[in-house]
Amino acid sequence: MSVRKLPLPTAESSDRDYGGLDQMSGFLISMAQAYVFDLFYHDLGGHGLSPGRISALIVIYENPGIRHGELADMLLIKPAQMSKMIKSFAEQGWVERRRPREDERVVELLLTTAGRGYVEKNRPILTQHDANRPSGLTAREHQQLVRLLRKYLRMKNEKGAERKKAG
Amino acid sequence: MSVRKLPLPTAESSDRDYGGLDQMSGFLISMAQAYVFDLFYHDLGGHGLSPGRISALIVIYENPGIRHGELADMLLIKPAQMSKMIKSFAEQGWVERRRPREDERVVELLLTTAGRGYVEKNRPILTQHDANRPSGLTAREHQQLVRLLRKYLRMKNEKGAERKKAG
DNA sequence: AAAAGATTATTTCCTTGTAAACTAAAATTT
DNA sequence: AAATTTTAGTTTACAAGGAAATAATCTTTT
Repeated sequence: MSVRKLPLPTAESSDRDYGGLDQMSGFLISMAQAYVFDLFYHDLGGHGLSPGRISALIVIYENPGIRHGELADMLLIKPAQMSKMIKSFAEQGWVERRRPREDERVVELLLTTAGRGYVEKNRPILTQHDANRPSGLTAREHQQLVRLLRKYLRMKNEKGAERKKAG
Repeated sequence: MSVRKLPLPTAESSDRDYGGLDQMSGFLISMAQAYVFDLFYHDLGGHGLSPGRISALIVIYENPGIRHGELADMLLIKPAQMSKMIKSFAEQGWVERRRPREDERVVELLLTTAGRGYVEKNRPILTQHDANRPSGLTAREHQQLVRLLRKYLRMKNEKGAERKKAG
Protein backbone atom coordinates (compact mmCIF):
# COMPACT_ATOMS: atom_id res chain seq x y z
CA MET A 1 0.00 0.00 0.00
CA SER A 2 2.35 2.65 1.18
CA VAL A 3 4.90 3.86 -1.32
CA ARG A 4 6.90 5.44 1.43
CA LYS A 5 8.89 2.36 2.23
CA LEU A 6 11.21 1.80 -0.65
CA PRO A 7 12.13 -0.21 -2.64
CA LEU A 8 8.49 -0.42 -3.53
CA PRO A 9 7.86 1.10 -6.93
CA THR A 10 6.03 4.37 -6.94
CA ALA A 11 2.72 6.11 -6.93
CA GLU A 12 0.22 3.56 -8.08
CA SER A 13 -2.06 4.83 -5.38
CA SER A 14 -5.59 3.59 -5.19
CA ASP A 15 -8.07 5.31 -7.44
CA ARG A 16 -7.04 8.89 -6.95
CA ASP A 17 -6.80 11.51 -9.68
CA TYR A 18 -3.79 13.64 -10.51
CA GLY A 19 -6.03 16.15 -12.23
CA GLY A 20 -3.89 16.53 -15.31
CA LEU A 21 -0.55 16.77 -13.52
CA ASP A 22 0.22 13.28 -14.70
CA GLN A 23 0.36 14.48 -18.28
CA MET A 24 2.78 17.32 -17.58
CA SER A 25 6.41 16.59 -18.29
CA GLY A 26 7.55 18.94 -15.54
CA PHE A 27 5.58 17.11 -12.90
CA LEU A 28 6.65 13.71 -14.16
CA ILE A 29 10.30 14.70 -14.24
CA SER A 30 10.02 15.94 -10.70
CA MET A 31 8.38 12.69 -9.60
CA ALA A 32 11.01 10.63 -11.38
CA GLN A 33 13.73 12.58 -9.65
CA ALA A 34 12.19 12.02 -6.22
CA TYR A 35 12.00 8.32 -7.01
CA VAL A 36 15.58 8.17 -8.24
CA PHE A 37 16.87 10.01 -5.18
CA ASP A 38 14.99 7.81 -2.76
CA LEU A 39 16.39 4.73 -4.42
CA PHE A 40 19.89 6.13 -4.53
CA TYR A 41 19.91 6.74 -0.80
CA HIS A 42 18.21 3.46 -0.11
CA ASP A 43 20.86 1.53 -2.03
CA LEU A 44 23.99 3.61 -1.62
CA GLY A 45 23.39 5.68 1.48
CA GLY A 46 25.47 3.17 3.37
CA HIS A 47 28.47 3.92 1.20
CA GLY A 48 28.32 7.57 2.24
CA LEU A 49 27.58 8.55 -1.33
CA SER A 50 25.41 11.46 -2.37
CA PRO A 51 24.35 11.93 -5.98
CA GLY A 52 25.42 15.55 -6.28
CA ARG A 53 28.79 15.03 -4.66
CA ILE A 54 29.87 11.94 -6.55
CA SER A 55 28.80 13.59 -9.81
CA ALA A 56 30.93 16.63 -9.12
CA LEU A 57 33.94 14.50 -8.24
CA ILE A 58 33.56 12.45 -11.40
CA VAL A 59 33.48 15.55 -13.56
CA ILE A 60 36.58 16.97 -11.87
CA TYR A 61 38.26 13.60 -12.35
CA GLU A 62 37.55 13.72 -16.06
CA ASN A 63 38.42 17.38 -16.44
CA PRO A 64 41.37 18.24 -14.24
CA GLY A 65 41.76 21.98 -13.91
CA ILE A 66 38.09 22.65 -14.63
CA ARG A 67 36.95 25.95 -13.29
CA HIS A 68 34.53 26.41 -10.45
CA GLY A 69 31.90 28.08 -12.62
CA GLU A 70 32.25 25.65 -15.48
CA LEU A 71 31.57 22.79 -13.12
CA ALA A 72 28.51 24.54 -11.71
CA ASP A 73 27.22 25.13 -15.23
CA MET A 74 27.74 21.53 -16.25
CA LEU A 75 25.85 20.20 -13.25
CA LEU A 76 23.18 22.93 -13.12
CA ILE A 77 24.26 23.68 -9.58
CA LYS A 78 24.36 27.25 -8.36
CA PRO A 79 27.81 28.72 -7.68
CA ALA A 80 26.98 29.28 -4.02
CA GLN A 81 26.24 25.62 -3.50
CA MET A 82 29.29 24.68 -5.56
CA SER A 83 31.51 26.75 -3.26
CA LYS A 84 30.26 24.93 -0.23
CA MET A 85 30.70 21.56 -1.86
CA ILE A 86 34.23 22.30 -3.01
CA LYS A 87 35.10 23.62 0.41
CA SER A 88 34.02 20.37 1.98
CA PHE A 89 35.92 18.37 -0.64
CA ALA A 90 39.03 20.38 0.15
CA GLU A 91 38.56 19.68 3.85
CA GLN A 92 38.15 15.97 3.07
CA GLY A 93 41.43 16.15 1.18
CA TRP A 94 39.91 15.14 -2.14
CA VAL A 95 40.16 18.39 -4.08
CA GLU A 96 42.83 21.02 -4.46
CA ARG A 97 42.04 24.59 -5.49
CA ARG A 98 44.47 26.44 -7.73
CA ARG A 99 44.37 30.11 -8.68
CA PRO A 100 46.16 30.70 -11.99
CA ARG A 101 48.50 33.66 -12.20
CA GLU A 102 46.95 34.98 -15.41
CA ASP A 103 43.57 35.49 -13.72
CA GLU A 104 43.42 35.34 -10.00
CA ARG A 105 39.65 35.51 -9.78
CA VAL A 106 39.48 32.01 -11.14
CA VAL A 107 39.63 28.77 -9.21
CA GLU A 108 40.81 25.65 -10.98
CA LEU A 109 39.97 22.29 -9.48
CA LEU A 110 42.08 19.19 -9.26
CA LEU A 111 41.64 15.87 -7.50
CA THR A 112 44.25 14.77 -5.02
CA THR A 113 45.46 11.20 -5.05
CA ALA A 114 42.90 10.43 -2.37
CA GLY A 115 40.21 12.07 -4.47
CA ARG A 116 41.08 9.98 -7.50
CA GLY A 117 41.04 6.90 -5.34
CA TYR A 118 37.60 7.77 -4.05
CA VAL A 119 36.24 8.19 -7.56
CA GLU A 120 37.85 5.01 -8.83
CA LYS A 121 36.36 3.07 -5.98
CA ASN A 122 32.86 4.52 -6.18
CA ARG A 123 32.17 5.20 -9.83
CA PRO A 124 31.60 1.51 -10.58
CA ILE A 125 29.14 1.33 -7.70
CA LEU A 126 27.23 4.26 -9.12
CA THR A 127 27.25 2.83 -12.63
CA GLN A 128 26.06 -0.49 -11.34
CA HIS A 129 23.31 1.13 -9.33
CA ASP A 130 22.09 3.12 -12.29
CA ALA A 131 22.04 0.09 -14.55
CA ASN A 132 20.14 -1.97 -12.01
CA ARG A 133 17.66 0.65 -10.85
CA PRO A 134 14.19 -0.82 -11.12
CA SER A 135 11.78 0.90 -13.43
CA GLY A 136 8.73 -0.02 -15.44
CA LEU A 137 10.76 0.19 -18.63
CA THR A 138 12.30 -2.41 -20.88
CA ALA A 139 15.97 -2.05 -21.72
CA ARG A 140 15.06 -0.56 -25.07
CA GLU A 141 12.66 1.93 -23.54
CA HIS A 142 15.26 2.89 -20.98
CA GLN A 143 17.71 3.62 -23.76
CA GLN A 144 15.01 5.64 -25.47
CA LEU A 145 14.41 7.62 -22.29
CA VAL A 146 18.11 8.41 -22.03
CA ARG A 147 18.14 9.59 -25.62
CA LEU A 148 15.11 11.82 -25.11
CA LEU A 149 16.42 13.33 -21.89
CA ARG A 150 19.76 14.09 -23.54
CA LYS A 151 17.95 15.80 -26.36
CA TYR A 152 15.63 17.57 -23.92
CA LEU A 153 18.73 18.96 -22.24
CA ARG A 154 20.37 19.74 -25.58
CA MET A 155 23.41 17.69 -24.80
CA LYS A 156 25.90 17.19 -27.56
CA ASN A 157 25.91 13.71 -28.99
CA GLU A 158 29.25 13.06 -30.61
CA LYS A 159 31.37 13.69 -27.58
CA GLY A 160 31.26 10.66 -25.35
CA ALA A 161 31.32 8.21 -28.21
CA GLU A 162 34.49 9.51 -29.83
CA ARG A 163 36.43 9.76 -26.64
CA LYS A 164 36.16 6.08 -25.94
CA LYS A 165 38.47 3.61 -27.51
CA ALA A 166 36.30 3.62 -30.56
CA GLY A 167 39.24 4.14 -32.89
CA MET B 1 28.59 30.81 -22.27
CA SER B 2 27.08 30.69 -18.86
CA VAL B 3 24.04 28.53 -18.46
CA ARG B 4 23.29 30.16 -15.18
CA LYS B 5 21.23 32.91 -16.60
CA LEU B 6 18.01 31.39 -17.74
CA PRO B 7 16.16 31.19 -20.06
CA LEU B 8 19.24 29.93 -21.85
CA PRO B 9 18.97 26.25 -22.59
CA THR B 10 21.19 24.00 -20.57
CA ALA B 11 24.53 22.40 -20.22
CA GLU B 12 26.14 22.45 -23.63
CA SER B 13 29.34 23.53 -22.00
CA SER B 14 32.49 23.79 -24.03
CA ASP B 15 34.35 20.54 -24.59
CA ARG B 16 34.15 19.06 -21.16
CA ASP B 17 33.45 15.44 -20.40
CA TYR B 18 30.73 14.08 -18.16
CA GLY B 19 32.66 10.86 -17.76
CA GLY B 20 29.72 8.57 -18.32
CA LEU B 21 27.23 10.45 -16.16
CA ASP B 22 25.55 11.67 -19.30
CA GLN B 23 24.47 8.15 -20.13
CA MET B 24 22.92 7.47 -16.73
CA SER B 25 19.19 7.96 -16.49
CA GLY B 26 19.42 8.99 -12.85
CA PHE B 27 21.80 11.81 -13.58
CA LEU B 28 19.82 12.96 -16.61
CA ILE B 29 16.56 12.96 -14.68
CA SER B 30 18.19 15.02 -11.97
CA MET B 31 19.52 17.49 -14.54
CA ALA B 32 16.14 17.71 -16.22
CA GLN B 33 14.52 18.43 -12.92
CA ALA B 34 16.95 21.23 -12.12
CA TYR B 35 16.23 22.71 -15.51
CA VAL B 36 12.47 22.43 -15.10
CA PHE B 37 12.59 24.03 -11.66
CA ASP B 38 14.73 26.92 -12.78
CA LEU B 39 12.36 27.61 -15.62
CA PHE B 40 9.32 27.29 -13.42
CA TYR B 41 10.60 29.92 -11.02
CA HIS B 42 11.84 32.08 -13.84
CA ASP B 43 8.41 32.12 -15.49
CA LEU B 44 6.00 31.76 -12.61
CA GLY B 45 7.91 32.92 -9.56
CA GLY B 46 6.14 36.24 -9.91
CA HIS B 47 2.77 34.59 -9.46
CA GLY B 48 3.86 33.29 -6.08
CA LEU B 49 3.55 29.74 -7.35
CA SER B 50 5.75 26.87 -6.28
CA PRO B 51 5.67 23.54 -8.08
CA GLY B 52 5.17 21.40 -5.00
CA ARG B 53 2.46 23.54 -3.49
CA ILE B 54 0.32 23.98 -6.57
CA SER B 55 0.58 20.26 -7.27
CA ALA B 56 -0.66 19.40 -3.80
CA LEU B 57 -3.55 21.84 -4.07
CA ILE B 58 -4.58 20.43 -7.44
CA VAL B 59 -4.62 16.90 -6.09
CA ILE B 60 -6.72 17.93 -3.09
CA TYR B 61 -9.03 19.78 -5.47
CA GLU B 62 -9.53 16.62 -7.51
CA ASN B 63 -9.81 14.34 -4.49
CA PRO B 64 -11.71 16.06 -1.72
CA GLY B 65 -11.31 14.21 1.56
CA ILE B 66 -7.99 12.65 0.53
CA ARG B 67 -5.90 11.64 3.48
CA HIS B 68 -2.67 13.26 4.50
CA GLY B 69 -0.62 10.13 3.87
CA GLU B 70 -2.30 9.32 0.59
CA LEU B 71 -1.41 12.74 -0.70
CA ALA B 72 2.20 12.36 0.41
CA ASP B 73 2.39 9.00 -1.34
CA MET B 74 0.93 10.34 -4.56
CA LEU B 75 3.40 13.21 -4.72
CA LEU B 76 6.41 11.31 -3.34
CA ILE B 77 6.67 13.89 -0.60
CA LYS B 78 7.64 12.83 2.91
CA PRO B 79 4.93 13.09 5.57
CA ALA B 80 6.92 15.61 7.58
CA GLN B 81 7.08 18.03 4.69
CA MET B 82 3.44 17.36 3.91
CA SER B 83 2.49 18.36 7.45
CA LYS B 84 4.23 21.69 7.14
CA MET B 85 2.72 22.35 3.74
CA ILE B 86 -0.80 21.55 4.91
CA LYS B 87 -0.31 23.67 7.99
CA SER B 88 0.62 26.64 5.84
CA PHE B 89 -2.34 25.97 3.54
CA ALA B 90 -4.61 25.96 6.56
CA GLU B 91 -3.13 29.25 7.73
CA GLN B 92 -3.66 30.70 4.25
CA GLY B 93 -7.27 29.62 4.50
CA TRP B 94 -7.07 27.29 1.51
CA VAL B 95 -7.35 23.89 3.19
CA GLU B 96 -9.48 22.49 5.96
CA ARG B 97 -8.43 19.46 8.02
CA ARG B 98 -11.06 16.98 9.15
CA ARG B 99 -10.64 14.05 11.54
CA PRO B 100 -13.25 11.37 10.92
CA ARG B 101 -14.97 9.82 13.96
CA GLU B 102 -14.35 6.26 12.84
CA ASP B 103 -10.57 6.73 13.01
CA GLU B 104 -9.29 9.78 14.76
CA ARG B 105 -5.66 9.27 13.79
CA VAL B 106 -6.56 10.20 10.25
CA VAL B 107 -6.63 13.65 8.69
CA GLU B 108 -8.83 14.26 5.68
CA LEU B 109 -8.18 17.27 3.49
CA LEU B 110 -10.64 19.61 1.80
CA LEU B 111 -10.25 22.85 -0.08
CA THR B 112 -12.08 25.89 1.14
CA THR B 113 -13.86 28.15 -1.33
CA ALA B 114 -10.76 30.33 -1.41
CA GLY B 115 -8.62 27.25 -2.03
CA ARG B 116 -10.75 26.17 -4.95
CA GLY B 117 -10.58 29.69 -6.33
CA TYR B 118 -6.81 29.67 -6.09
CA VAL B 119 -6.58 26.39 -7.99
CA GLU B 120 -9.02 27.48 -10.64
CA LYS B 121 -7.07 30.64 -11.22
CA ASN B 122 -3.61 29.07 -11.31
CA ARG B 123 -4.01 25.66 -12.86
CA PRO B 124 -4.36 27.11 -16.36
CA ILE B 125 -1.18 29.11 -15.84
CA LEU B 126 0.65 25.96 -14.85
CA THR B 127 -0.73 23.99 -17.77
CA GLN B 128 0.20 26.75 -20.15
CA HIS B 129 3.69 26.96 -18.73
CA ASP B 130 4.23 23.24 -19.05
CA ALA B 131 3.03 23.19 -22.63
CA ASN B 132 5.26 26.10 -23.61
CA ARG B 133 8.39 25.08 -21.75
CA PRO B 134 11.29 25.13 -24.17
CA SER B 135 13.10 21.88 -24.77
CA GLY B 136 15.12 20.29 -27.51
CA LEU B 137 12.23 17.97 -28.31
CA THR B 138 9.63 17.96 -31.02
CA ALA B 139 6.00 17.73 -29.94
CA ARG B 140 6.03 14.06 -30.82
CA GLU B 141 9.17 13.38 -28.82
CA HIS B 142 7.75 15.30 -25.91
CA GLN B 143 4.69 13.08 -25.95
CA GLN B 144 6.98 10.08 -26.09
CA LEU B 145 8.92 11.37 -23.09
CA VAL B 146 5.69 11.74 -21.11
CA ARG B 147 4.70 8.21 -22.00
CA LEU B 148 8.07 6.80 -20.95
CA LEU B 149 8.15 8.72 -17.68
CA ARG B 150 4.65 7.53 -16.83
CA LYS B 151 5.72 3.98 -17.49
CA TYR B 152 8.97 4.51 -15.60
CA LEU B 153 6.87 5.57 -12.62
CA ARG B 154 4.42 2.74 -13.15
CA MET B 155 1.48 5.08 -13.40
CA LYS B 156 -1.80 3.58 -14.37
CA ASN B 157 -3.04 4.47 -17.80
CA GLU B 158 -6.44 5.86 -18.68
CA LYS B 159 -7.65 6.63 -15.23
CA GLY B 160 -10.14 9.41 -15.58
CA ALA B 161 -11.41 8.05 -18.88
CA GLU B 162 -14.27 5.92 -17.69
CA ARG B 163 -14.35 3.01 -19.99
CA LYS B 164 -15.75 -0.42 -19.46
CA LYS B 165 -13.66 -2.62 -17.23
CA ALA B 166 -11.80 -4.79 -19.65
CA GLY B 167 -10.62 -7.51 -17.40
C1' DA C 1 46.11 56.00 -14.78
C1' DA C 2 41.78 56.61 -12.08
C1' DA C 3 36.94 55.51 -12.12
C1' DA C 4 33.37 52.66 -13.46
C1' DG C 5 31.81 48.27 -14.78
C1' DA C 6 32.10 43.27 -15.36
C1' DT C 7 33.54 38.68 -13.89
C1' DT C 8 34.46 34.97 -10.50
C1' DA C 9 34.00 32.98 -6.34
C1' DT C 10 32.54 33.15 -1.44
C1' DT C 11 29.77 34.26 2.57
C1' DT C 12 25.36 35.17 4.82
C1' DC C 13 20.77 34.43 5.39
C1' DC C 14 16.63 32.16 4.18
C1' DT C 15 13.65 28.45 2.21
C1' DT C 16 12.74 23.79 1.34
C1' DG C 17 13.04 18.99 2.56
C1' DT C 18 14.42 14.95 5.53
C1' DA C 19 15.22 11.78 9.42
C1' DA C 20 14.27 10.82 13.91
C1' DA C 21 11.81 11.48 18.03
C1' DC C 22 7.31 12.21 19.66
C1' DT C 23 1.97 12.24 20.41
C1' DA C 24 -2.26 10.17 19.82
C1' DA C 25 -5.31 6.66 18.45
C1' DA C 26 -6.42 2.07 16.75
C1' DA C 27 -5.41 -2.99 16.55
C1' DT C 28 -3.42 -7.00 18.58
C1' DT C 29 -1.80 -9.83 22.20
C1' DT C 30 -1.82 -11.80 26.62
C1' DA D 1 -9.31 -5.37 29.96
C1' DA D 2 -4.40 -4.12 30.58
C1' DA D 3 -0.13 -4.20 27.96
C1' DT D 4 2.07 -4.16 23.62
C1' DT D 5 2.46 -3.15 18.90
C1' DT D 6 1.14 -0.75 14.85
C1' DT D 7 -0.52 3.20 12.32
C1' DA D 8 -1.11 8.31 11.30
C1' DG D 9 0.42 12.60 11.69
C1' DT D 10 3.26 16.31 13.87
C1' DT D 11 7.26 18.50 15.88
C1' DT D 12 12.13 19.19 16.16
C1' DA D 13 16.75 19.48 14.81
C1' DC D 14 19.48 19.44 10.94
C1' DA D 15 21.25 19.23 5.95
C1' DA D 16 20.94 20.73 1.15
C1' DG D 17 20.19 24.34 -2.03
C1' DG D 18 19.39 29.17 -3.55
C1' DA D 19 19.20 34.51 -3.68
C1' DA D 20 21.40 38.41 -2.53
C1' DA D 21 25.19 40.89 -0.71
C1' DT D 22 30.26 40.91 -0.48
C1' DA D 23 35.23 40.54 -1.84
C1' DA D 24 38.67 40.28 -5.08
C1' DT D 25 40.37 40.73 -9.56
C1' DC D 26 40.22 41.92 -14.32
C1' DT D 27 38.42 45.06 -18.24
C1' DT D 28 36.75 49.19 -20.24
C1' DT D 29 36.08 53.99 -20.30
C1' DT D 30 37.33 58.56 -19.63
